Amino acid sequence: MLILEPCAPRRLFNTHYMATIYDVSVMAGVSLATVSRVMNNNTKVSDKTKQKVLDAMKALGYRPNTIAQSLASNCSNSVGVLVSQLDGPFYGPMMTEIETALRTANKHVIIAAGHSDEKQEKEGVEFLMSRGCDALILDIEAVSDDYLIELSKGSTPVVFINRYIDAIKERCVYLENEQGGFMATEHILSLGHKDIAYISGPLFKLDVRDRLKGHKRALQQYNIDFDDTLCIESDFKEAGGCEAMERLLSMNKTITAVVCANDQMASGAIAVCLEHGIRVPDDISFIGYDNIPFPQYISPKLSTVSNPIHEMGKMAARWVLQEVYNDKEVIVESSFKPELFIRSSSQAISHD
Amino acid sequence: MLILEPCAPRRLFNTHYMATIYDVSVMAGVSLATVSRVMNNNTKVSDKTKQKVLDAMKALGYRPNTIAQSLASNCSNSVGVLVSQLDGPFYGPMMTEIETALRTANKHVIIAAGHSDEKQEKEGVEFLMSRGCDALILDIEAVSDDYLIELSKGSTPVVFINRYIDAIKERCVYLENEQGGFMATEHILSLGHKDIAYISGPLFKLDVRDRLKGHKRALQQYNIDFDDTLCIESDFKEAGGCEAMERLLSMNKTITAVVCANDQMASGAIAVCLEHGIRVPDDISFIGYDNIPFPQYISPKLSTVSNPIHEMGKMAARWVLQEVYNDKEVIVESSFKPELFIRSSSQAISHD
DNA sequence: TAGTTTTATGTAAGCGCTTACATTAGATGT
DNA sequence: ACATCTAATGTAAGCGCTTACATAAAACTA
Repeated sequence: MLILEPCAPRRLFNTHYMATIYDVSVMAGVSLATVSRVMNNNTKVSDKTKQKVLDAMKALGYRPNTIAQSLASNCSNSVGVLVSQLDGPFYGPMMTEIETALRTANKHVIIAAGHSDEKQEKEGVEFLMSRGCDALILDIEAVSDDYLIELSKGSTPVVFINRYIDAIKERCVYLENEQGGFMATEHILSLGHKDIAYISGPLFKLDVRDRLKGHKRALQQYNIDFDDTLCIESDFKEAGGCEAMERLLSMNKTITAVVCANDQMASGAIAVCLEHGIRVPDDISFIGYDNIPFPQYISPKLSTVSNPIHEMGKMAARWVLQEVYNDKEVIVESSFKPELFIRSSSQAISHD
Repeated sequence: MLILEPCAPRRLFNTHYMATIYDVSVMAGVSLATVSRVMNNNTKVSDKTKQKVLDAMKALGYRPNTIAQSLASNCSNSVGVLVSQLDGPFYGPMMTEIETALRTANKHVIIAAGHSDEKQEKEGVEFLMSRGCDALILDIEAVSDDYLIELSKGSTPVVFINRYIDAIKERCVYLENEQGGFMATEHILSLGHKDIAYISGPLFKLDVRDRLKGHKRALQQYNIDFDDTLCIESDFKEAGGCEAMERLLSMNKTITAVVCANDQMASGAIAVCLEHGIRVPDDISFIGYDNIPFPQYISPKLSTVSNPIHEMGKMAARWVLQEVYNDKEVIVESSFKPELFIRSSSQAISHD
């Protein structure tokens, strides 16, 4: 495990000689230190000297070797991002925000995927740490709270997205999922629905359990019993939603509304209904969760609850900028509130 | 531009002291070189010594400092990936494959986004190069062919996804877009449609032009004139598809089929039709392009042409493994053929 | 003007590794 | 037992930077 693969020699028919700081210093007629100073801009250098150095840099097409900079300064200017999956409608927007925020500050983003597997997630963390990341942004779900608490005691600053752990709450950027779950179901209840099915995500995930908890709280508030048989655990994917809906339909129970733990499953479930000739929302109302772009452009447009994942990515990046790179300007918020988006997949129950 | 931001000192209340190769060598009672040898596994070390070293490593919780390794070996074990956007249904799957392939070989992935802007794309390249990437995987569209040809003469190996440049074709991993465009339209034509609209992507992109070219070739083969007014340039997004469809409908021309340059626009366009009470495919048939997951789960299921972007990502990663890291085992394919997926959004024209 | 402070620049010691080359120990031959 | 060769290990010079400290030059002070 510690044995690394041999690093293949780079067979470089190197046309472009890479100028080093030494070349610049010779050309400018100054010392290495002075060149370094003008690069880092942190020590006074006379204007005249600075200009000589800049000219030499330009003439040589000099680019600092960031590897060497990292080694010498013990700061790699890179931030590791570990997420569960790289694909899906989530991590793209999140990565976009992270990359934008960090690159603006001249930091690099190194990515890894944990695939919702404890071993892989831990490996990913190790991987990023040994790469000398100055900080880690983690959006993972298979490892334990204790592991993360332990991790956050280490020397590499870590921030967590989509996870709330009380002991380290100042490092958590999260959505209030219970509240979102409540809002979604409350919307459906407020429309008069009483026969409500629930398509859940994988229950080993905390956010999934929170959404379900919110759902139950809403039901309780309306004095409606939670029917366990109408609650199906699925996988957050479209196909899973299809399957779950088929199961629900085959039960031959009265269902006037389906609350789904995410938009992807909702979309699959709706497609199944339409194929069966069931009208949405006339026969069955639907509400999703996450407010991903796609279902806003299908018919019927999906009602949902927002999950501002990109905002959370941005916040995590800001946290890093603030905590690690001493950026004073940023403002970091850690808790995000879901918002209800009522579109055309849900309507008041028709008492025919 | 060369002036870098100061690298903030890392304020480390460093609990965990990071053992170095020196500590290991002392503990094992051997020289630095020997420790390095057992790490790199490239020079014979006696079993006895090797065991002593491994024991010391384990006892100290040693992790090699990859930054130092990179500097000393001139090999960073990291590959830069620059794409246009990080979000959207494309880059996720592509990144997933790249990350998986490279991490299996113990390489790192550093990402950057170019946002389809020439300046940003060039900056991204510079950024990744100065980060000491051993190779670059580029999926960008705003820079010129000449720039890329020049780039590929440099010392950092580069491979291009989604782009075909004859002069450097051995470094291009691409989809035969003209052929795909042809297939999509030919499918529609074979169903008897004659009044066909086309919703195109941004025409500054080569792949978009190729798809359109294929469309025209198919029309020609069926002796149907290409109607310029029925061809709308849009932006590859759902909302763009909606807008384009509204424009088409407002023309009050006969349209029995719409060929879309991607699935996202097709989905938007279909949603607009359904809202207008136009039946799909009964009144208008649709075909998309890309075969992204989502439209397979809406009603009607979208007919489309595949764009195996994840396969292309995997191939690009393999190319790097082969060319840069001397992996002999991999097989690299560079040209991908689109495939037709007939689902329920297209049907034979009804002569009512 | 000599003495003192300030400012600009240079010197050189690392950062934690790799690797060419030098050295030593062990094996082999006579 | 002694020279010869091979295999295992050690020595030390970097990789391209940063930065504490030393020094020289310039600007004050009295």
